[in-house]
Amino acid sequence: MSLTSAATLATLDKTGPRRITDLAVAEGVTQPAMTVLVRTLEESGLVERKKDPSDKRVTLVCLTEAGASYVRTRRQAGVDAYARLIDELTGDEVEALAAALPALLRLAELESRARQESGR
Amino acid sequence: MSLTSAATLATLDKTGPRRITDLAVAEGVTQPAMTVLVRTLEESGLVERKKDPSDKRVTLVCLTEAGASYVRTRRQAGVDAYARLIDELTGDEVEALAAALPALLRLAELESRARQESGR
DNA sequence: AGTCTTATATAAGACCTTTATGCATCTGCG
DNA sequence: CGCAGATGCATAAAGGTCTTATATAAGACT
Repeated sequence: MSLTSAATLATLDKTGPRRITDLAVAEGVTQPAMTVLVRTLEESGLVERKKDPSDKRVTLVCLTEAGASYVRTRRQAGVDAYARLIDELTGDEVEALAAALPALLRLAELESRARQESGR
Repeated sequence: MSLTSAATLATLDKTGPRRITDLAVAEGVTQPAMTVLVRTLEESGLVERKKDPSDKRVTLVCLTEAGASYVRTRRQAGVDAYARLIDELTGDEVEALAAALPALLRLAELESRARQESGR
């Protein structure tokens, strides 16, 4: 599974159904690339297309139950992997990490904002 | 410039000349992929091949002056970008980050070790 | 010398991306 | 109302980077 595919599924999970162009912008790829990517996800049964009744041009991409389950499984695997790593740190180190979490979150948000402003 | 190319240049800068197979393992790609990648870097003038006199099968890949300069420029750009972001944090947040740095370094090292053990 | 292993190169194909383009639908203005 | 331009998506062609399979050359060991 490509990085972009995984990120797209995560985005759908976070924000609900989106149109193709939206997803392309969100993941920083072109619209044709997202069209192809959505097709492969659809063929894998992880998403489905729905027509927007208010604008017949747009197709809304929705997570299927299988897709949502895939995202949860993947996320849990990541959480577990990091939990195992953090288990090997000392108590002081874990405390320092916990204390830095708000700053790290802010930094991540600033970085994603900066990346959007500068083109990708 | 591909992610793998940049990582390869950084590795060469950190550890000095390396053989193709070494680089492939270090970057987690196959040897033919690294052969092609080194050729493009060579054509760009960023690295050069040298023959190992003690084993005529191996070709040692070395950073050229242009390659070293490229790595430095790229690194400085990254440092500057993060400096700008950190400038927007509060004093407390910066302190928390600084206090967490040793733990983050340990975590990164554990993670890279885990990744090597598990295949990539 | 003969055989196995190691280091690199080459070739063919898969996958993901981009630009260019086409078609359908919507929107706004005369 | 009707048509011109804008918008949303799909398709096609081409490029880049990767993989597997295979070839070639050199070292190592009996």
